Amino acid sequence: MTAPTSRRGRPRGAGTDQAILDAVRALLVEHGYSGLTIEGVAARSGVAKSTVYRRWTTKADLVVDAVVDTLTPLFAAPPDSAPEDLLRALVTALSQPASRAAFLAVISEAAVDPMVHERAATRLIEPSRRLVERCSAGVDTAIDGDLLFDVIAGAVIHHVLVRGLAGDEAFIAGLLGAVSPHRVGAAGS
Amino acid sequence: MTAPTSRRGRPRGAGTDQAILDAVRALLVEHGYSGLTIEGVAARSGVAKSTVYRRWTTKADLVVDAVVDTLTPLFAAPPDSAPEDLLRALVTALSQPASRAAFLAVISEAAVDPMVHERAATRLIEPSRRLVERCSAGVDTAIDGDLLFDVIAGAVIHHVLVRGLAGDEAFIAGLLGAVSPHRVGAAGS
Amino acid sequence: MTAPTSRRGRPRGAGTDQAILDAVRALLVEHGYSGLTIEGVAARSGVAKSTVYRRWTTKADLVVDAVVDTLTPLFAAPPDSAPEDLLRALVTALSQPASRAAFLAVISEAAVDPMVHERAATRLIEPSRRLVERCSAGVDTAIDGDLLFDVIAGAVIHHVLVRGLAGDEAFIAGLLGAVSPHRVGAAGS
Amino acid sequence: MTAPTSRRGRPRGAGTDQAILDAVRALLVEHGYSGLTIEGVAARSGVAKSTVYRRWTTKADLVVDAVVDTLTPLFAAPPDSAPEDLLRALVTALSQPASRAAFLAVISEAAVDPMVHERAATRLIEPSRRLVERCSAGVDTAIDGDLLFDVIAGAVIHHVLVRGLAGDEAFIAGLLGAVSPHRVGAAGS
DNA sequence: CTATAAGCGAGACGGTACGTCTGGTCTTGTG
DNA sequence: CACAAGACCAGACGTACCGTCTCGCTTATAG
Repeated sequence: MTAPTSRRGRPRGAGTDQAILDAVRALLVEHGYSGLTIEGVAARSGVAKSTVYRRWTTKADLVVDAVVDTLTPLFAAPPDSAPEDLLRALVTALSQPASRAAFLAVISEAAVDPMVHERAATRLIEPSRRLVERCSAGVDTAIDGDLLFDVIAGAVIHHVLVRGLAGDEAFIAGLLGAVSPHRVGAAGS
Repeated sequence: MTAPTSRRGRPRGAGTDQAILDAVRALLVEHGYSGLTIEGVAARSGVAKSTVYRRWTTKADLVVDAVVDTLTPLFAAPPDSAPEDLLRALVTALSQPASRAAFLAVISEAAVDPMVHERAATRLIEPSRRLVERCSAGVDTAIDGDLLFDVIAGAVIHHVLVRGLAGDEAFIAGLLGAVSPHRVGAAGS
Repeated sequence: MTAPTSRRGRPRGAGTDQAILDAVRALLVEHGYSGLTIEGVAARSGVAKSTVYRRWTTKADLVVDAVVDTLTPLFAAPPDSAPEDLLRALVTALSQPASRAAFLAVISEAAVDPMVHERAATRLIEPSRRLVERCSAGVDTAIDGDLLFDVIAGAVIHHVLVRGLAGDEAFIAGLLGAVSPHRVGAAGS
Repeated sequence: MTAPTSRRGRPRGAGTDQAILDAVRALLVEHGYSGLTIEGVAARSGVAKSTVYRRWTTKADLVVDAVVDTLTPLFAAPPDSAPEDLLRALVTALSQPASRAAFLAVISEAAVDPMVHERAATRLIEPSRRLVERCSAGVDTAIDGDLLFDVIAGAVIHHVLVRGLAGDEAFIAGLLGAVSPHRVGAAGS
């Protein structure tokens, strides 16, 4: 995930990365970010502490990767998807318990630690933004692009992450309707 | 803040609570939630560790109280305020550096620890929600109340907390315009 | 036990001293000297911590008094007693569980703390020494007086305190025989 | 001193045990057993607290080892030594200020804590007993072996540890003479 | 076929902070 | 005044992790 994997020496264990990230997600759900320990991750994944440190330098790095790892496929939606599908992908991705804990942990740390902010911005926030932009492209709205990002991403975050509610079809349709007045079945005038 | 202050024994020091909460806010800004230590709070506020533990049982309790302590006046806007003023109060409240770190930390921990969830919900989230509700009441919108909460609170959270941007007048006006199509000078059709 | 009991104000509680010393002896047997806590003594005797501190300034003082309190009668053997009786009194005194713990604790602390040494010397060690001296006076021995003190007191200490054995009649008779060759029924030639 | 020194993992630091035991002895002399702190031992020996706890589980264990560490060479006297030499070795060993404080501390705790008693019995009392027995073997005495142990060890303890006197040649010769009436130059008839 | 290089588990190491407990002091009320 | 109650500063307790390090061993490629 990190090093360019030089050719000399014994190669890294195959499933080790996955085992570690799985452990991270499980422990995140159980104990939260501040209760997550490298020691615990190593124990849970049956790996030596040094093996974890060899692959990730920081708890924050590790957590970001753990989230990205599950989100990546969902970010890679087909290019011609309908706005509903894109939004549904985002909502579904963030609804996973592990993602929920991890995402909140990451943005919370990012507000305070520039390193985490940097990494989170490129690996988490930007892909989300692109998803929302592709959403907007298919929607007839008068709202400015930057504000639209705040409105759509914010509504999803508040609904799913902060309030912990399920992001069902009604929510998705309602949100799209709220930003696009002329949309069929929408709430606008 | 916590005990019913019985009459027996030596009474608690007068300014001690404030000294501790001040230290918490300062350290929150400097090191973030996970970097905040009770040991550090005690040292910074010139108080024995046991004195902190006597008054607050949990780091989360302490942090919630530290933030609520400064936010309360901001939440108490006059009852007949205009939506802009209410929204501005919310944005201002969340923009305080200490509040930003604390708010995110608290909702992040709340997702995992029911005790924190409980305390945060009543003391932090609910006041915010009431502010948003009073906002909605003064706005001519077609958006459903529950969704409107997600949209307004979410946009503010995303803009101010997640992206770390300043909540200036343009943002406030834009957001109100986005949810209220007929508003003068708004972005709607 | 300490203050000259002035006449002003509320008089000291009657049985309080005894309650405290009883608690000390009980706790000494249960937890030893280093495990003995003023906090624990106060709790056990149903007295406030400050009441204990008002009457004794030091844990060592308290312990010495607690032991002396029970030992005094045992040291007061009739002046014309036989050596056996005197030795038996000494052995009996040191065999009390509380005395055993306290005696060792006190001589151990005395080796390091001059204040303890002072108090222990006058109240505990000296009475023991006088008992041994009266013993020696009644024994027909060729051993020098000073060495005799080491031999008799040492043997008792080693047997009773260090090894924790009961000081029965056989031991008493054996010891007297060992230092007095011509004694009837003694072990010497 | 404790673990069977498995071969896995990073090996333990070479001089660390000695540095710790040295610190223990120094602090025992300065502050006594009850004033001895693991925290202080770690600081004094320039070692982390966890390193001390990794090697000894208990303050008592630590102190026992600190004493045994200085006594061991003296227990290993040549098998054909004269009684005087054996006794002199014992007296010299116990006369070191550190040994004095430590020995008293150990027997004092042993009277109260079975774990300490156990450890002290095997590592301290038994070797001492063997030393005294080898002493007895070279001495013509009529005193029973068990009582002889009490007399010789007791006299040494009382003279050196309790009274804090120097164990000079006169004391050694006098003690051997006291238990062996026919000895050349002895005090017996 | 031997170097050389890296991965890996294990665990020691110097640290920091934890949350608890006790010490000894002090400051209130009540008796 | 004595006393109980209890706040207060100070600091040790024993534990848990931190991130680094040193081992012995394994597994690869490169010469």
